[in-house]
Amino acid sequence: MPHLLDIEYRDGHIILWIKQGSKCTPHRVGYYPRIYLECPVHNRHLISTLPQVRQVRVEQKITSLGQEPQDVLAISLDDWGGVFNLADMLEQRGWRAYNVDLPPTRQFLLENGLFPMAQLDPQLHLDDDQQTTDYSLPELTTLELDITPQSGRNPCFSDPLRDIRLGDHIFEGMPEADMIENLSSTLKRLDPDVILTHGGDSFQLPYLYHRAAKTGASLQLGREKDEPPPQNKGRSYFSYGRIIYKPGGYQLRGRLHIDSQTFIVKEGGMQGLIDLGRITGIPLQQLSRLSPGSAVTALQVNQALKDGVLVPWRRNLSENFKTAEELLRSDRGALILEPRVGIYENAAEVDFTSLFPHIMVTKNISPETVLCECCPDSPERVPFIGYNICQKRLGLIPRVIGPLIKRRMTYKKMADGGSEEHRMMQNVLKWLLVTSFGYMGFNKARFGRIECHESITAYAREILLQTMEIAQGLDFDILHGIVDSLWVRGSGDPRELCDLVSETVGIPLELKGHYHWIVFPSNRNNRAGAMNRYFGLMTDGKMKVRGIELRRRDTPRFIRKLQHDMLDQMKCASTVDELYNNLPSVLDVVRRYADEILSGRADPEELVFTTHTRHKLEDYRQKGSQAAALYQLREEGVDVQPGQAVQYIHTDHRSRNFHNRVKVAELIEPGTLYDRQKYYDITLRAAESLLRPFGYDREVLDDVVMGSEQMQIEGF
DNA sequence: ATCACCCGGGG
DNA sequence: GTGTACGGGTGAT
Repeated sequence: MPHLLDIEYRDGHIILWIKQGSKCTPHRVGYYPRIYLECPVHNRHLISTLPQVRQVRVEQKITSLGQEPQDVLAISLDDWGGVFNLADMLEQRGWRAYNVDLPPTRQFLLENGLFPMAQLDPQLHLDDDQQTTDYSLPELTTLELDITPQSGRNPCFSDPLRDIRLGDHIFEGMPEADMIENLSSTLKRLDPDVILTHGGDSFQLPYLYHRAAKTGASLQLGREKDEPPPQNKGRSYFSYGRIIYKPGGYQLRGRLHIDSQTFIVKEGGMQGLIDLGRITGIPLQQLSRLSPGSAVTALQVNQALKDGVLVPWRRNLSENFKTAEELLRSDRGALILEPRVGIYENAAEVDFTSLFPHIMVTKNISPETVLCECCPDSPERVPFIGYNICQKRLGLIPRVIGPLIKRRMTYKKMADGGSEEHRMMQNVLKWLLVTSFGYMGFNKARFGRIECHESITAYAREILLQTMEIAQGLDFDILHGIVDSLWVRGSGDPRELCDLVSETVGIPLELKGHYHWIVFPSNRNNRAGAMNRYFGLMTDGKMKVRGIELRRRDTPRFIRKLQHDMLDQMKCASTVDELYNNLPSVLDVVRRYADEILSGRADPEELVFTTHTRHKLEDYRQKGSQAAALYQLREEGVDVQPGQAVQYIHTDHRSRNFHNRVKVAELIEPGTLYDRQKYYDITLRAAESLLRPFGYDREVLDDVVMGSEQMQIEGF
């Protein structure tokens, strides 16, 4: 049976790439995409005279969630090219444009009920169900592509090619142009459906196109000539509290270029990507390069369009900053307790799975249901803040999130049978659920509303408080609690607690596990409990560690290994007494690592910090390590975008010139010396993170290490 | 002391 | 195209 592999739009046509048997062929269909306009209908004749407008019709549509349908103009376009200018011009007249950022491919799929990887009948009509979790896929042929330049550490476009690997084929030891043309002809012969790269967007493909242009070789990666060679530039954007650098995507015609270094592919694999493509209706090459937040928005947009609701263009785009009042109101987040500092035996951890999504569904939280005008006297009130919630209809968000939760649960069950594919599929859905909450409070979200965000966290606070009460009723001590998790200790059975709470609250509370022992350290500066740091040994033998250095991506490998080795020693203990008895062997580990640092034997490569820059060099107001690293890289002619990582070691921390305090990893040579005093300090600090709860602070550790007889330090 | 700057998830 | 807020830590000024 044929399947829809990919879809593109150009020159007024939709091109469907249909995979049947071992062949994949393009089918062209004329198509006129549409935008909508809210304006007095007598303007339709005026608008139909505009260039590129093909037809104007009056339709009944809902322009805002929760409102009644009204007359709007549906404007069909000959071409999508100038659509933003057109929409801009129309909005400048005081009218409102809709569906402007709904690309023609998605419009076509939605109108025809199609989706990527849908099964079709021989007449190419849909023979599939978009919502099913049990579907058949075509046999896709996949080839991995790897491109290596001649230089080692810091590859750049001026380096000539060393080799090209395509599946089992290797092209090397020949002129560059021959390698590239061999690649093109081999691709044509093997005709894979998918080209898989590891970082193809960020370096390998732009580099390959550059080399092809330079040598005059003809390069074709897609099933049709890729023209013009993609030139889309990368971008930096703000997400999850940090700048993320996103390279421009290199998409092919009739063949899927999938870069494994994208979020959705990393989290869901090819199976998760296809599954998401089916339910979102976004072509796979685009989808693979989106954030989970965009994917969940797509689901909401699809549902809205099905309901006859139009999607406004550039909603809230001007509101980049919240007002002081908004900030004040929205910062009442979920509940976080201050942990009871100390070391505990026999603790249990219980978690609500997908707490926020469950709240949205069971409490009917949606932009049009919270504070709705139709039920001002609704008995359903948001705790603490008293908002009324609609009783008459189920909101858009619950209608999207409900099926998503179900779908994830289906895959989770299948994954419990050991299926890796289903594990990946449920995993990527988990991320959609997680971000569906955050989007509610995002001022640029399509269907977000701050009152929804507030309501969800208010319910979450109430539910966690309720859970604590029930736990205390069952004689549990509460050790710690974060948003949707609770750590308890007591003589009772935590399973009983989970059952009782699940029953009372209506949202499943799961027993995450028991701890032989768990440690909640205090802050480094005061005696209070640190809210996001703990580590403990679970009864299944696994160590759970949060917040300390080894969890951070900027931590050098050396420090990570130190803490891993220390924890490995602690792992031998299954009681607090044994833990204390084991401390000498933990201290031995610290001594060994400190010794290695002080003697100068440590490998500089192991000492590299990796941090992601948030600004360009000029915009750094403080001359710290990041700025120094950027400066050194610029001297080498390397341009680093905000969001890209820089790597450096401390070479002379006390130097008066900040340029000399660090050295970027790219410049490390065999003779490069690191700052021993500085790294000794860092090493002891990392050791202290794990040992302070046992009474070993920085000074004690210093004595332990320096006091040992075998220490002979040169240079001190 | 205060400000600037980084990280945080799961398996 | 793009969740925020905030706690925790380190280092510069």
